Amino acid sequence: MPDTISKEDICSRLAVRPGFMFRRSAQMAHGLFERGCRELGLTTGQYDVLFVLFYESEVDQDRLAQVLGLDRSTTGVLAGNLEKKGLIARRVKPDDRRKRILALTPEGAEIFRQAQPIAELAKDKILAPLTEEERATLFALLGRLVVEGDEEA
Amino acid sequence: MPDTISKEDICSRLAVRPGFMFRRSAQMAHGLFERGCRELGLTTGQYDVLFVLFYESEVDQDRLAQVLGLDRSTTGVLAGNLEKKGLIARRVKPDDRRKRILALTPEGAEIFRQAQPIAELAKDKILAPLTEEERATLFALLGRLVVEGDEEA
DNA sequence: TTATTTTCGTATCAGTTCATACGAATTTAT
DNA sequence: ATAAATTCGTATGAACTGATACGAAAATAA
Repeated sequence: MPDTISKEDICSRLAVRPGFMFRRSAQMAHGLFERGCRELGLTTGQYDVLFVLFYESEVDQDRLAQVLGLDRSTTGVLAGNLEKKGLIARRVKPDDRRKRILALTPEGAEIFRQAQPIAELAKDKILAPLTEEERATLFALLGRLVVEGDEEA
Repeated sequence: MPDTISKEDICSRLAVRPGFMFRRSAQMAHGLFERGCRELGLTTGQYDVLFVLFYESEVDQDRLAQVLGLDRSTTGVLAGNLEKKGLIARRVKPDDRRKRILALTPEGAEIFRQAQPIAELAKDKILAPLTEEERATLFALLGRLVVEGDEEA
């Protein structure tokens, strides 16, 4: 049954598997950002958390998990690492003591500001091969996949 | 400097960050595949290894890492896990004793055959929102990003 | 009010991923 | 032929990710 295919064809077969291409793309973005961020020592996930906290206050971990599309446990680990670094603070929400309110510390806000141009640079680098129109197309297509996938789940 | 933005805008700002969207897409593909594969207990990474080994023989770990776009250490862990499960076998290459040749065991080939329809199903599900033409566009765009990114590195 | 259910965070465990460094084997330079 | 540099796999350590299960707290049902 297995047609013996040439070695060259393996890559082209992988290139039409969505899981594979998405992983490779994410991997690239991840690597570009973190190589640019070496001095700040921020990971992409940590940057995303700071991003949300920078613009929204009174965020509890569950809300954060929803916005970022993450598991509760993953979110807990992320928040824990940022807390260890002193970039965010956690406090129990008085109204609902099950919840923990997350907030940027001054250090966290400062690091985020420093990271923003790095993120922009990584974005430019990764999207460099595409025209402005193609970038819009790409984000539109991915957006539909992600939204649809979220509704399924 | 930080414009205070509405809570609703946060998602739309995240939706134009390539790193974020790629992670979400990869995450979706990953979840869909592994939920379908629960009985087989295969992860996406493991499936990719079996995929390559199914079509190409005499693959050493370095070659595998190149094809899959993975680190040497990652590849080693992946191969180790598959070996523990008895799905692949490793042997030292006689010509060059630094290298380990990887090959599917009969069990590995069988599991791969069983996983193939599951992978197809996951692919269909994830791409369901897109027309045939849009799928082609998406893969073409991602392909250019990945190829370009590989050349950079 | 009491009992059941739901929600939120955490702990644990497994898997993926990379960086770094090390040892063994090979290749190249001298 | 010997020394230096390169290549391949591995070991270690860190971070991300999800599944599962657990305890505390809150909300709902009885």
